[in-house]
Amino acid sequence: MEKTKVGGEAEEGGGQAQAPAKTRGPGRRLHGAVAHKLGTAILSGEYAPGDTLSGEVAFAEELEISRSAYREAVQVLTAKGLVESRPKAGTRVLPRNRWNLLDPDVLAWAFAGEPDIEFIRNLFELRSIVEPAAARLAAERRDKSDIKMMKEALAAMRRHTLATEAGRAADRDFHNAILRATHNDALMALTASIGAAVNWTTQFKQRARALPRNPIPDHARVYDAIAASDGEAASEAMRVLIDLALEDTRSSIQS
Amino acid sequence: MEKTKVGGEAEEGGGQAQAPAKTRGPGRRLHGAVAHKLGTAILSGEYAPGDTLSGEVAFAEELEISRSAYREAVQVLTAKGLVESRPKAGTRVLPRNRWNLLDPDVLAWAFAGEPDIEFIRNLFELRSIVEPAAARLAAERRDKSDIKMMKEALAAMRRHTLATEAGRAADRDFHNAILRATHNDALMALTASIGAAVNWTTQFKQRARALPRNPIPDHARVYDAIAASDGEAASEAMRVLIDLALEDTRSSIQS
DNA sequence: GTCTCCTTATTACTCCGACATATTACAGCG
DNA sequence: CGCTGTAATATGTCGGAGTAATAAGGAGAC
Repeated sequence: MEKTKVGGEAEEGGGQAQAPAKTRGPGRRLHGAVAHKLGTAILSGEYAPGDTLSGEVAFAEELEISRSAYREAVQVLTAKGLVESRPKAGTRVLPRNRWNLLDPDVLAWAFAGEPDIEFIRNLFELRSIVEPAAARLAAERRDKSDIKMMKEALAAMRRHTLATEAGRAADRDFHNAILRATHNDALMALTASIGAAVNWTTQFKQRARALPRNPIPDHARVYDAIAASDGEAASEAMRVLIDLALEDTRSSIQS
Repeated sequence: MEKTKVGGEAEEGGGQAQAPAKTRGPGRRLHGAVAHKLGTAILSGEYAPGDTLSGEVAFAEELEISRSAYREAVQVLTAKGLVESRPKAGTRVLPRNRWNLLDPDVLAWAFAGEPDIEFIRNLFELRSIVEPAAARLAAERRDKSDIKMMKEALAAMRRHTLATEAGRAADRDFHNAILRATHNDALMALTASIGAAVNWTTQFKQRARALPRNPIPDHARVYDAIAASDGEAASEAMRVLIDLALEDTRSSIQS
């Protein structure tokens, strides 16, 4: 492993200019950047479960940061269940079933590099379980602000297409608005996971078909059912939406 | 707020004896204990969203720990989305929708003090959405080791009753085994959440009814269906199990 | 009088070096 | 050959010093 710095070039000896290369210049905190680096390394399989990291002093020196910053980064990873450190034994990567895969940061790290098809399929399955039920609850409990949020997200989807990042963000917003409309904190905590699933299925759809089917009608049906407080219809419409998404991605993801 | 120490008495000046009062003497790491303390304080509402904690130096001194330990504890809370700290602004508690409520530690902190009925109801709802679907998938994908795990958990449930902690642990193990049998990492990540829901519904059942209904037959039906690879029956049996649990807890939880 | 820009003060962030503690591994002993 | 005690090692904790970033307040221009 070569020594790759985390922060923008620090230039220990020479000039200062360095135009921090905003890629990672101290806009984010240093330990956050290190956590990101280590997190992606672990999620990408660079460090396998059971592997033990180099000692604190060695690793901190290799990253050219202080031991404090390194330790704080490791605490973050520990908090997310990725690693565990004990005196004398060192810091080792935990088995995958201990990882908090639904943690927003962990999800981001998982998709930082090349995405794992199998994991995306798992997320999609979670989505197909949760979202229809969420749509039903949303139809029963939504208030005006929920409707407003969904309406705006739908409008944004129409304006931009799913080909743009803004459009995909609107797509995520729409699905998040549904989760929020359930007024269930535990379900809302799944926004990151569902969002990731939505995002990547869309990504694959774009990749697979040159001229994708227009997704607006499907979403509009869900919106109408929720606005009409028709739980059964909302659940069914969401089920259809997901089935169609599955259809479109089947070639890439072969469920 | 009076100054409550986290670690066992440190006795800066005087004698050393101190018999660490194993309540929290350095068996757990210090920053872990501090994180636990702050986490429960936030989850219990002692610090409301938007509140800003005292500065690092002040708070660390109040807890009688070093700033390093305090900072590492805060990093843990930050990693779980409970707080956010910025220079000059201090460390403030984030709004509830930013919390990773499905994180195992956060769940533990949420139930450390008096449990929030509303949140338990939310978790129960999540459970009623996920578990039937999980049972169906488990029936389709389970292998021998999955069956074995479920069988052992069921046997343990029979031996101890749900009145004992061992029995409740076996109950959790049974439900966890079903999630594992789905062979879906994203669903497995819900073990902590589902487990908490299972645990607390059982707790409430015990509290409400002097002579609770025997829960074994319900679980056995789920087990049989999964062992028989009958997805539809497994889903239905799980639905019934949850409905009965809901019935038993309705008086306490009034869903 | 209102707005923008800049200065300033506060706070978190980073670094350093030392000591304490826990745990593993080895060696000596029964 | 198994057990026990000892020593080595890596993490954990500590205290202080200096840096960097941000929010708030003040000066200036329109």
